[in-house]
Formats: sequence, C-alpha cells, structure tokens
Amino acid sequence: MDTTLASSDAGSPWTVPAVECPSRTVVEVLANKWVLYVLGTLRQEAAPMRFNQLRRALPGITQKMLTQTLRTLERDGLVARKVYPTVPPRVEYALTPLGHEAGQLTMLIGDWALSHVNQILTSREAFDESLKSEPAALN
Amino acid sequence: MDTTLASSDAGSPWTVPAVECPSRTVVEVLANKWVLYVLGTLRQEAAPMRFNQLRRALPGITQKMLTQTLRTLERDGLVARKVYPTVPPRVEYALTPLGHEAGQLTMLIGDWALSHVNQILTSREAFDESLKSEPAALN
DNA sequence: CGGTATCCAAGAAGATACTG
DNA sequence: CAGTATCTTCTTGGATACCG
Repeated sequence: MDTTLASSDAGSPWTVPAVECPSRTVVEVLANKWVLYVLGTLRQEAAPMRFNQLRRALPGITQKMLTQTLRTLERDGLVARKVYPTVPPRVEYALTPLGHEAGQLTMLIGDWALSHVNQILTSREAFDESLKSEPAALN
Repeated sequence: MDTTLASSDAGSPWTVPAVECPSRTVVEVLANKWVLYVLGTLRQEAAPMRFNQLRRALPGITQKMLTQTLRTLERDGLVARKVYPTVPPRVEYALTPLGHEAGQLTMLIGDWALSHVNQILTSREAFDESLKSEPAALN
C-alpha cells in the first residue's frame, strides 16, 4: 500500500524553532485519541449526532471527556453545536467543512491502523521477547 | 484543498464495541504529539538521525520524552535503532517502511495544520469572546 | 554520546452527585 | 437529555543526577 503523495516540506511544523508555534497547537489538536474517535465517528455517521448517541458510539469515553472534547472541537471550529430549545433538550453535533477535512485525516489514520494492526502487534511481541532474552545474554 | 480520497468505513476502529480493541491501540500510537513530531522530523530529514541531532530538531522535548518516544516507536516497528559500538557511542534512528507510511500521515496532518492555522486561531478567539458576552447576556 | 534511575509536580482523567 | 461541579486517583512529563 504505497501512499506516495505530493509533499510540502517547506515550513512544516516540525522545523519551527519556537516552542510555542501556533501551527504546533493545531497539530496537537489531532494528537488526541478522543478527538480522533469523535471526528471519525461523526464523519462515519455522515449526519449530526446527539450527545448520548455519540456517547454510546464511543465505548470507554466518560461524559466529562466527551463534553470536554466536543468543547475544544467546537472552539477550534471543527464541530458545530446546535441546541434545540425543546423539553427535554436536544443538542446536535455536526462536522463543519473544516472538521470534515480533519475527518478525512482521521479516516486515513484509521485505515492505516486497521491494515497494519497485526504487523504492529507482532513487532511488539518480538520486542518484548527480545527484552527478556537479551539482558540474560549479557551474562 | 479538497482531500477527497477513497474511504473504507467497514470495520474501522470507531465502530468496534470492545474498549480494548487492538486497532484502537494502533490509532493511539499516532495520537501523541511527540510521536507525530519525531516521525515528521525523521521523514523530512530522509536520512537516519542521531539522538542529539533529533533532540536539537525538536524544541521543547526532554531527553526522557525523546528516549521514551523512540522506544515505543521502535517497539511498534516504526523506527529502527542502530548502534555503532564506537567511543563515544553512535546511535542512529531511521524510519522503517512501516514508519515511512506513518510519516506520510504525519505529513498530511502537518500540511493540514499549516494551511488552517489562521482559520482555527480565529475560531478560538471568536469562541473565547462569545464566552465573555453570552453569560452577561443572560441577565 | 546516549542513555538510565529517581523523585516530584502538574494535569489528565475517572467516579460521583447534582441541575435546568 | 445534556450537561456542570467537585473530589480523588493516577498517569504524564519535567528536573536532576549518574553511568557505560
């Protein structure tokens, strides 16, 4: 699976000297597992989702983490929050165009993860095994 | 910048019911800022890098975090560690083929971050501003 | 040079209880 | 339903010192 794509190395966030470079803060938005899961779920659903619907779709997430994740995504303009003033309240979360772009990236990560999970699991086992034998081999 | 690409939704990590799904652990490899930065730097350099060379290229990283990050990447088979038994010791880190694939993903993330940093920064400011006025508007 | 070991502080994250 | 608030736990990460 050769994913050779056009690159733009000039000025990428990796090269910046300043620790507090704004583009880094943007990279770090996606460097968060719940952000990836939420974006991936919303993208897959391809429709606005309610809070508890999202919660059920994300095994292991707590209410606090979901709220927190959705707030930062809303703040960054990746997710739009729409409140219907009904009783009981209805709140829907949807990807913005920007969020949909980010969702494409999470999809690529998910696909990559899925297609290499066995390879990586095998590598982990081999590494952990080598740690058990190598120290003894030094004696 | 429309990054419309072929999708494969079937069986993606977002849908799995089990909390401890292996593919999730692979997604979470990339959900780490130092992992993204290290992969991005190694990919950009396109050559093996020494420990302190990598360190200098990553402003803000501590020795501990760099060591830790490189270990997990080596364990997962994304980075190859080569030791030259010289004095002083020389250790080189290079991307494996698998790591290079992951590097492509980090490049996409970096490109996306760079091209939308202003948009996101603006969104953040607007959100923070709305928090100052809205609560007062309720009175 | 390229680490490891240890200690410690700060923040992330979980559990629980309560509310419009 | 969709949160907020609080408390506690626990991991992450930084600082420092030392080693082959």
